[in-house]
Amino acid sequence: MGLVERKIREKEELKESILKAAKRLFLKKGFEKTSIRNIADEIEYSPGIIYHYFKDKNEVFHELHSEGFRDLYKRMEILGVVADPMSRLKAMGRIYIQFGLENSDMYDLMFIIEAPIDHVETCVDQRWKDGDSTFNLLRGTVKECMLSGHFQGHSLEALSFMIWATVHGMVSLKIRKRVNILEVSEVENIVENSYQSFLIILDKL
Amino acid sequence: MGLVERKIREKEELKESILKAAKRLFLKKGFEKTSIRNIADEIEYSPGIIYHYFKDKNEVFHELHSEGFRDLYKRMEILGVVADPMSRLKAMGRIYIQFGLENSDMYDLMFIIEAPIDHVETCVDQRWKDGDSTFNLLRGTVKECMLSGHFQGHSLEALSFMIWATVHGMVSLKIRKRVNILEVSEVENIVENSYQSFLIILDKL
DNA sequence: ATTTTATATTAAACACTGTTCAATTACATT
DNA sequence: AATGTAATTGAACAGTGTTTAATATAAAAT
Repeated sequence: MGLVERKIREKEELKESILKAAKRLFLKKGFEKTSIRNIADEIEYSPGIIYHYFKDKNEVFHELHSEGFRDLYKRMEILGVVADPMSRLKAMGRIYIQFGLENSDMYDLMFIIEAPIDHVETCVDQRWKDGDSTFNLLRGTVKECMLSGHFQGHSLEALSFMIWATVHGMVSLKIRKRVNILEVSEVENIVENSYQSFLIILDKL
Repeated sequence: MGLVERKIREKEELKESILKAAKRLFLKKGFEKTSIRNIADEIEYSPGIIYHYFKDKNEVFHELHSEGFRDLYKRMEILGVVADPMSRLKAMGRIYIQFGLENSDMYDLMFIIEAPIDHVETCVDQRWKDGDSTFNLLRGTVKECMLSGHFQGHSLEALSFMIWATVHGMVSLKIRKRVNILEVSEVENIVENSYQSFLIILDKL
């Protein structure tokens, strides 16, 4: 009779509003400093209610975590139009870095923070579902590069990981403020310049 | 008359014992889960005493942070005996990765965690003194490589950072458990295999 | 030797945190 | 209208970093 459906919808709406409030606060204050009580205040409910919709704080942020991956995936997906795999690979790195630096809090949640991954760890297939599809885009592109003669002598998995690690390293060192040891004049554009170095290398392979 | 000296020494001793207790607990439980009260319990003093010797929790762990850098520097320093800069560079990466994976909690403190760097940020010269000397070893080695004809077309600072970012990326993705997206069979030795890929690349430059 | 001064140390409090749970309110079904 | 069920609350628990007034301790000065 539609009543049950309305109930379910309303329940879904509250869950959604928790998530929205969590995201709002999280992007403003970061993961650690966003408390359950903060979220509850934001939606004008009592703190306990959050535990009716989520197992714990990690589960709340795991949803945002997933959202971040969908966002990153979309940005990467667009590059499907780039036919040349090497050009595509280079563009992927750019987009990854741009995503990381522009959405540093979200990047934190996705690739640096310890917390929400504990939840992911106990997943069914022991894998990391959210990141999987995005990494597949990288893996696939690297494979295409190899098929067209590049990267001889390399293992697909190891090389893909190395490329990921390189851009992740740049972004995370920048985000976590470990770039201050560099020449002051270089700090500003170090990630960009450093990625340039990486591109030069890729071209030689 | 030596009395003042003894007092100072005793003060120094308590400070040292706080640090030792902090390190013991930190290596067992990690930064976040080591509380001021835990440290106080360990040395059988009241929690307040720690604030007489340190500004705050960050300052306590900043000392360990510095200790970690001295350790890493020592390991790197040994490689001074390696005459060929390219061989030295390759060995530096190995040692860095080994250090990171074997002392993952210390590595966390030094290169990933947000906390104790806030303290470092407000340093006199705006720089990151602890990491500076270690990065200089890398920078120097890369420079030597360039002087002997390698890495043509690269900027010293950008390339040095790229190399650092690559190994840091590998270590930090491993430590923060983001390697589960990889082929299960590859996960175990991914950092090693991936570094192999990196070495192949270095050789071609 | 006793009092003064300075310092080291403590215990308690403050304002938080994530989480749990019995009690209460709201609401659909009988 | 009464019943049963699900949503929601508010208080409590055990913890956190940090501050501070009071106290114990030891050194210096009288």
